[in-house]
Parts: sequence; structure tokens; C-alpha cells
Amino acid sequence: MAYRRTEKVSRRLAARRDAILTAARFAANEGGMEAVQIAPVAERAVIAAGTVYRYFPAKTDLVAELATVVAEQESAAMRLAAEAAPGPLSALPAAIATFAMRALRARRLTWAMLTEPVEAEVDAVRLVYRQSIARELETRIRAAINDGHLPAQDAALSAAALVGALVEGLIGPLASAADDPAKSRLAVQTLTLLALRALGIVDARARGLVVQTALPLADE
Amino acid sequence: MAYRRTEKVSRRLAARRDAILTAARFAANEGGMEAVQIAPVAERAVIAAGTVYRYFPAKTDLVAELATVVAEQESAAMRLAAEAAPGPLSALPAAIATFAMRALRARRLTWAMLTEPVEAEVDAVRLVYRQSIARELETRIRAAINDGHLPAQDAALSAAALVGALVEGLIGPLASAADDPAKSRLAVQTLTLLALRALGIVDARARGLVVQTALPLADE
DNA sequence: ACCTGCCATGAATCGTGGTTCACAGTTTTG
DNA sequence: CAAAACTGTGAACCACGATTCATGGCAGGT
Repeated sequence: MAYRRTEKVSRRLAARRDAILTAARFAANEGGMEAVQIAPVAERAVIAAGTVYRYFPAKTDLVAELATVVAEQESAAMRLAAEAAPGPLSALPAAIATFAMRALRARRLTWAMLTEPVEAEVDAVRLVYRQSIARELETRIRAAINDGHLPAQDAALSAAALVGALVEGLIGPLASAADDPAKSRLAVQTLTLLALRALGIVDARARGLVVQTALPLADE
Repeated sequence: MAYRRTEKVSRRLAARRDAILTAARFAANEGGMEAVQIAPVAERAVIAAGTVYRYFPAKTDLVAELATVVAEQESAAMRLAAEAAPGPLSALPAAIATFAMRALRARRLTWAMLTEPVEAEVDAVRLVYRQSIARELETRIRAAINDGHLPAQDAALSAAALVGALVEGLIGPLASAADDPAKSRLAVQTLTLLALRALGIVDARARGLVVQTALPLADE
């Protein structure tokens, strides 16, 4: 035996792997999925194209991992926000607005992960992200129903619909929300309100909840 | 001078052009945008690949025309349904449900036209479709607001959000709506209800409207 | 019938981007 | 320091799909 991977080397490898993922993420947030190409990503990570394949067997795997990472981060943020809320009712706007704000901050990435298409393989992979977001919402909707804050409804369907509404309203090609923070904030509020009403909370009440929810454009 | 295009020939050319468009539409509804490839489309239209280029200078143009045609058809259907309604309030569920039902009937096509991505060029072209649908809804929303049936709101934003909600709920990758007509019908109703609530109609009233609206799974 | 163009054809060409691989450079161990 | 095992490189390879074009027909006019 003549070689065993040292701790130091392991760290370097891990760092490089991260660099690749980060580069991919950057690319996606800049030019969408089509920009996630091996050569450019490699360049950004300051390695050779071939090297990428030492870390990921195929591009699909790279994208898959990217989707997983982003999905975890985003749903964690939503969960955190929801759990910080005083009750299941106010947890709803908290989760919704959190998703909305974060989506707005990295809109191209969100769009790429959620909606922008690609080859079938990659598409399948993105399901992960979509699902984790929807599931997070679904959980909150269920809780609110159980507590009697919402009329009975198909929570999964409502959750999916809300994801669609938020994405389309905020970052879809029709979205006007500029980079202007004031406008963004307004858009988030408007859509949160719309989402709450969609779930069956009457307008007046929903407005109250939206106002209550701080909706700060906080940084991570 | 020795040749002038005859009426008969013109007709044949037009027919062939239509055949190509139809083939493309078929392909899109079957395998999404990636299936809209020159060779397969040509084969379906029973012509050679090269011939397609006699009718459309580039694939993008073909897709563009397809998008235009579909957009016109769909928004016309929505308009028709809305105008047949007794008033601006019931025009809303009519337009919404019409879109929903038709989207469901040709889900892959709708998805391809609306959400599935592709190269930037084609993407730009699809905007036509998206916009025409959203605009149709927007018109109805405005009317309902003017008549005092809805609270004041950003009609364009609401319209975009609704398109997103409907698409995501009905034909998104998370949608469960099977081909089972009963389930489809239920999904359409559920989402129409959700959409009405989102616009600010209270649950009970919205339910009434949904029931009123025939929501038949009619054919064109 | 016979020129004169338009029309259709489909094999060949091109461009793009993922993937491979023989070779060069590093690390680890004895 | 040499051998062994691994890691990095980037040019070459491949597959795929849009687009072109030389060629073979067909229709329209004389």
C-alpha cells in the first residue's frame, strides 16, 4: 500500500466540489439552466472541463445536487419562518412571504430550478425542488385547517397552486417587479394577500395578517 | 414568362403549410417542445425535412406561428365563454374554468407553450401565448372590479398569478389530476374556487358561482 | 411536346455541448 | 528518493439536431 487520502487532501477535494456547485449555481442564477454548461462552470471554478467529471459522473448529477442543495436551503428558510410565527395562522403568511422574498432575491435561479425547462432528465431532477417547496406549504396549510383557520380543502392542490401563483406573479416573464426594493416589497405583500385569500381567509382578515407579518427584506 | 402560380397550387401549398403546423402541434402535445424537431415533424406531415424550410425559414418561426395560433384559439375560447355569461361576476368563473378545462384537455401542449423551456429565442416567442391568456383574464378582472364585485387590486398581477396557479395545479409536475374525467372535473372546480377566492370573493359566494357555472367538459 | 422555372428531396454539412482518455503532475508511503 | 496511487488537464471524440444545397421532378405556358 502506498497511498491513502490525507485529511488535507480530502478537504481540498471537498472544497473543489463546493466550488463546482457554487459555480453552477452562479451560472444558473445568471443565465438560467442553459448557462449551466460544463465548460463555463469549469472555467468559473478555475479547473479544466475534464476535472468536473472527477466530481460528478454527468452533468445531470451536478444539476441534481444543485437542486437538492437549493431545495434544502429554501424549505429550511420557510420552515424556520413558519415556526417562528406565533400560531398556525400567522405561520402561513410567514412561509409564503419567505418563499416570495427569497425567490425574488434570486429570481433567475428560482426560475431555472422551478420552471425553466430542459432535457427530460434534468427536468425530473428539478421535481425535487418544486416538491420540497410545495410540501412545506402543504404542511402549513394542513395545520391551519386543523386549527380551524381555513375551510377544508385539498391541501396538496392548494399548495401547488400557490407555488404557481407566486412564481408566476413574482418572477414569471410577465412579472413587472423591478429590482426596486419598494416595488418588490409591494409585490410580495400583494401576492401574499392574494395567496391568503385563495386559501379562504377573508380579505379584511388577510390584510391584517399581511401587515402583521413583518415582511422585512432581510438578508440571510 | 412561363410559370405563374395557379390557384390550385396555392391551395396545395397552404394545405401543406397547415399540415406542418398541425404536425408540430401534435408533436408538442405529445412530447413537449423537445419533440418539435424538424425531422419528426416533417415525417408526420409526410414530407422531407428540407421541405419544411420552404415554408418556415427556421424552426423558431414555426414555433412562433404555432404559439400564435394556439394563443388565438385559447383566448378566443375564453372570451366567448366570458361573454356568454350573464354578468361580469359570473364571467370570471366562466373564463377561468374554460381555460382550465381546455388546458387539461391538451395539457402537454399547454405546458409546452406556457412553461416548458427551450432556447432563449423560442422562449421569447412563447410570451405571446402567456400574455394573451393573462390579458384575457385581466380584462375580466377589471370589469368585475368596476362593477364592484371585487376589491380593488392590481389586475395584471392577479391575472398572472392566477395563470400560474391554474397551470401549476392542473398540469404542473405535481398535479395529480389523472385522465379520469371525474377527477379532472373536480380539479377544475377546486381550482376555479380557489381562483375566485384569490380575487377576493368570499368562500360561500364563490362556491355558489362555481356551482352555477355549468363547467361541462364540453368539446370544442 | 418542350422549355422554364418553382417544388420537393434527403444526404451531407455544421455547430454545439457533453463526455472520454492518454498523459502530466501531485501526494503518500517505504 | 522511487514506486504507487490518485488527481488534473484539455484536446479529441461523439451524438444530436438544425440547416443547406445539388439534384430530380412537376406544373405552366407556348
